Amino acid sequence: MAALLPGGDALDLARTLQSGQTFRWRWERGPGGGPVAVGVVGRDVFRLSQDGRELWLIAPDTPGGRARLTEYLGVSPAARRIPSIETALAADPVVARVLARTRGIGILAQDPWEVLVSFIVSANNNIPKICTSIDRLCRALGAPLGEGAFAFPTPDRLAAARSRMLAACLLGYRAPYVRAAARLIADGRLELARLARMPLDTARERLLEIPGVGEKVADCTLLFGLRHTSAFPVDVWVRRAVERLYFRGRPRTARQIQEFARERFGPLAGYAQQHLFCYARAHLRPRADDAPRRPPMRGDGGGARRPDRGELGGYRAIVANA
DNA sequence: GGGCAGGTGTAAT
DNA sequence: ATTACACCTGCC
Repeated sequence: MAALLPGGDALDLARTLQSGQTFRWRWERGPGGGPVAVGVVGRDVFRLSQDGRELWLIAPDTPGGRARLTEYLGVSPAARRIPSIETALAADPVVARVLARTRGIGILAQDPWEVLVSFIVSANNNIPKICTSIDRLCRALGAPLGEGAFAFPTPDRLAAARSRMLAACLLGYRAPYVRAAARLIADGRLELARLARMPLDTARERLLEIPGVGEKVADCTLLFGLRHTSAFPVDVWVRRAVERLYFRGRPRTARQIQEFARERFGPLAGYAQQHLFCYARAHLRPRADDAPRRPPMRGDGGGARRPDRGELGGYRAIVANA
């Protein structure tokens, strides 16, 4: 039997799992022919389905499994409800339009270690290859969980891995970064869990000290692994969305985009980022004038001026609706 | 086949 | 503080 997940109806499972925050879910055909999402979370191999709106846990259908999945999906009663988040975000007229295509995206409560490694691997890489690398890492160094599934490797195992093995996982030049990060954690020089309780900027600085971790990877780790919902990772898609939807297509620096997101979305910036990212991937194709990047010049019409404000600019107006 | 891909490190302005 | 450039390697 399968269990209905209370609170799962506001979550769009497919959009959430395909929103670029995790690389460990795949889709299978269920017994009835419908799509089933299969993914490893910790030591659980979860199987989920969603027909219409209702979200079902197929396995492991146990009290513990239900509790851990509820926590992971962020649909526990204690969690901020998706409807209230989306209502608040819709105070921004641009996001309000975006939401029509992206409603239901949640932010998963992932293991920060897995997120950190995954996004170090993601640098200058493509998604199919990232998935292959993560899968090979788990098969080579992760604990077997049955069903041909493997847990994500511990820092210890990864710190001790041979270069040959990391190369076989297609890590390429990122292998030394991954191993250095693993040693930091394994040696106790860096405790990721502590970063979840630190102010965003402080935690970010600590992450930036890790080899292979730049601003984008740091922000992904903060948002997807450390519950810092005001983090706003800026990749090529989010940059494209912000520049086109808020700055008339004018180039902005990463710094400007960060500042914009903080001011406009505040503690909901991470959610706004997810919606803008998914919208951009689906509806904002690359344009020739996106590149090469050029710093904004004075007198180019854009300059250093503020973005166009909606009727309700600023996050205070936005969170007031939450 | 060659450029590209959810960036980052490094060296040189 | 900013700006080029290289980079493993499978994919399209």
